Formats: sequence, structure tokens, C-alpha cells
Amino acid sequence: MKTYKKQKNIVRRTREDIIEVASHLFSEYTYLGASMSDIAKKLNITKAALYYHFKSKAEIYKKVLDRIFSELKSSIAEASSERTIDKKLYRLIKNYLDFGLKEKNLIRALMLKLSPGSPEINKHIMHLRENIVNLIQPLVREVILNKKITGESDSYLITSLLAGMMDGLLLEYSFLNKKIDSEKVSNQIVSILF
Amino acid sequence: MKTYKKQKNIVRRTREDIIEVASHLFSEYTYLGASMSDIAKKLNITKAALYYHFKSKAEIYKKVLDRIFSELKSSIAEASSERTIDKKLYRLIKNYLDFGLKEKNLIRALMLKLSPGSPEINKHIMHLRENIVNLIQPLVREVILNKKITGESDSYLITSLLAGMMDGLLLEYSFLNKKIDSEKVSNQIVSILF
DNA sequence: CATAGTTTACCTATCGGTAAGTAAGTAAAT
DNA sequence: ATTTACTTACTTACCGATAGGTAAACTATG
Repeated sequence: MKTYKKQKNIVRRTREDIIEVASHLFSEYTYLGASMSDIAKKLNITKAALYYHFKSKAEIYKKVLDRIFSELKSSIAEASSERTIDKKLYRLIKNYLDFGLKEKNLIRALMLKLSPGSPEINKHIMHLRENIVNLIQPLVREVILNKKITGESDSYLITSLLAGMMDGLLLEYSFLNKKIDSEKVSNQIVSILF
Repeated sequence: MKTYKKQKNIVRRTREDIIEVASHLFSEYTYLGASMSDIAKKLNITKAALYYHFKSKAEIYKKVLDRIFSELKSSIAEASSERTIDKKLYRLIKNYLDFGLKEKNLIRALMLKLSPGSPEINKHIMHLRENIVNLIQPLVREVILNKKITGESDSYLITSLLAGMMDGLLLEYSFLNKKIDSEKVSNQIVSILF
């Protein structure tokens, strides 16, 4: 039996480093705009080394998206821990906005289907995107039920509006390089929506 | 002996044709995702012919964006012709949504800074984008003044929210390939916002 | 015949990706 | 303790394909 131990004293985190660096480059220049060479150069390794750790560019990209998604997910989950529904909603919005501001560019890929090219990647994004909507919708439904919103409203549309509003806002502000006061804006959205 | 394509009675509008075709390809595959060869192939001409009409890929792209922008602009302008403020707002939203649905993908480039690469193009988009906000904001301000919206609201934020909501919605629906009932949604937005 | 419009043929740069080689470490057998 | 077998984590050097772009020859038409 041959059990090879992992190397001890050296902290091996090349894979994570690659994802980290790739994350920045993809978010800045999009999937097609950032090349494997670019990523390698920024890491001071060769392109071939990337292919030692990942089997393709698409695989790196998917891992990048997965990382962003899981961060966003826990950020949204945090909101559910609030006690009152109003607070939940407020926290959801604020966390979402804060997250989007931090990850300025990459969230676009996740939200906005910015990956041309392989259907494989599109499918992956589609899947993540659905997950996000599913995270938000229950909370919105809860709010609607609680507030007894007027007839026409359905939770799907409201969720779309809410998500759209947040995404759009983030884009607007990141586009113009404006600062955003997430607390103020969150409050405004809450008061506007319900 | 080479036989070149017949081109006698046909109307020569190659430049417009190029912009038309490029528009579709850019919107479907983004700037980086659509190549000059792709454009040429779809037009049944050669790549070199493109360079007879345009000096670079970037120039074609800018012209494409300009065309989209002017269409959007007149679509927004239409709203101002309505008599009551409520109607204006409704028309603004509906026209914007309808336009966005028609030009599904390209509006993204205009709205969402999807062009990596040359700063030249980014600058161009920035400029168009500002113009659009400037078109919308006066109407929103008018509505706010008229409705005497509650204290905290300022027209810039509301405009951002509105634009964001519309862009976000369009993306959401185009992403999921859902049909959108622009009348219903427009009404919902109006009633939610004000 | 002049010229607008197009094609052919080609350029260089870069793309994603791969084959082969290797220094350095690890684990087990001698 | 040394050797042997093997792994890890790379590098070098290259591949075919394609990118944007250009020079020059060609063709159709007014």
C-alpha cells in the first residue's frame, strides 16, 4: 500500500491562488477577455502549470463562479437569521448589495449571463442563477403573505423586480464608479417595494 | 477565369447591412465572441471587404451601439409626448421594456459595460449610457415633484432604481427565456414606485 | 477608363492546449 | 542508510487554429 502524504512544511495553495487570480481577471476582463497566459503571468508561473491543476479554462471559470456563488449564498442566508420579516428583507437587500459592491464585476457573470462561448459554461451559470433566485423567493413570498400585498402581485414577479433592481443598481453604480450608501438604498427599496 | 458574384440590380447598402449583421452577432456573442470572419461569413462577403467599409472592428462596434442608442432614445422620447405625468411614466417604462425585449441582447452592451478590451470602446459606451440616464431623469424628477414623494427620495436615486429595475428585469427574463407581459409589468412598476 | 467594391493571399500575434522532460520530494524495500 | 520507485509541481517548447488586419490584384459599372 502506497499512501503518499501531502507535503508538510510548504503551504500548498496553488489551486486556490489560481482561482483567486483568475477571479480578478475574469471579473475585470470577462471570460474571453482574460487569457490563460494572462492568468499564468500574474501568478508568475507558466501557462502549462495551469493545466497541471485544471483541465481547461472553462473548468477554472466554473470554479471561480462556484466560489462567488457560495459566498453570495451565505451572505443571503444570513438574512434569514433575523427575527422580524422587515429586518429579514432589509438584511437580504443590504447583504446582497454589499456583496455585489465587493465583488463588483464578477457578480455580473453570475447574474447576467456574460459568458459567451461554451454552452457548458452557460448551463453552469444558469444553474447557479436559479439557485440564487430560489434563495430569495421564499423570503419575498413571506413578506407578501405577511403584508397582504394588493391583489395583482405575485411573488415571482416581485422577486424578479427586487433582484432586477438590486442587480441593476449595482451595475449602475459600478459602471459610474459611484459610491453607494447601502443602508440608505436598502431602506429606500424596502419602503418602495412594500 | 474567376467568376465574381453578380451584383447588378441589387440595392447597395453594404454598410448598413454590415451594421445590421454585426449587431446581431455582437448581441448574441458579445464583442469578443463575434469575430470579423463571423460577420463576413454571415454576409457572404470576405473579411477584407469589411475593412473596405470600416477601419476596424471597434469602429463597427461603435456604430452598432450608436444605432441601438438612437433607437432607444426615440423610444424614450415618445413617452414625453403623453399628456399626463402618469401616462408619461407608464409609456417610458413600457417603451423601454419593449425596446429591451426586442433588442434582447445588445442593450446589455449599452447598459452593462460588457465590452472588455479597448478603453476607447468603454469610453464610448460610458458616454451613451450617461445620455440615457439624462433622458430618463427629468421625467422622474417631474413625477417626484408632482406626486410630492416623501422626504428621503431624490430623483437620482429613484432614477437609478427605476433604470436598474428595468435593466434587471430585462436581463432576468432574457436569461430565462421567459415571455414578459410588458403592460402588466409596467403597471406594476408604476404602482410600486410611486 | 476610372473608380467603387470586392477577393485572394497573406501577415503577425495570440489563443487554448499538449508532449516531454525534470528537479525535488516521499515512501517503502533493502 | 541507501537505493528504488514513484509523485508533485512545475518548465520548455511546441501545436493547430484563429484572431485582427493589410497589400494588391481583380471585377463590375457608370
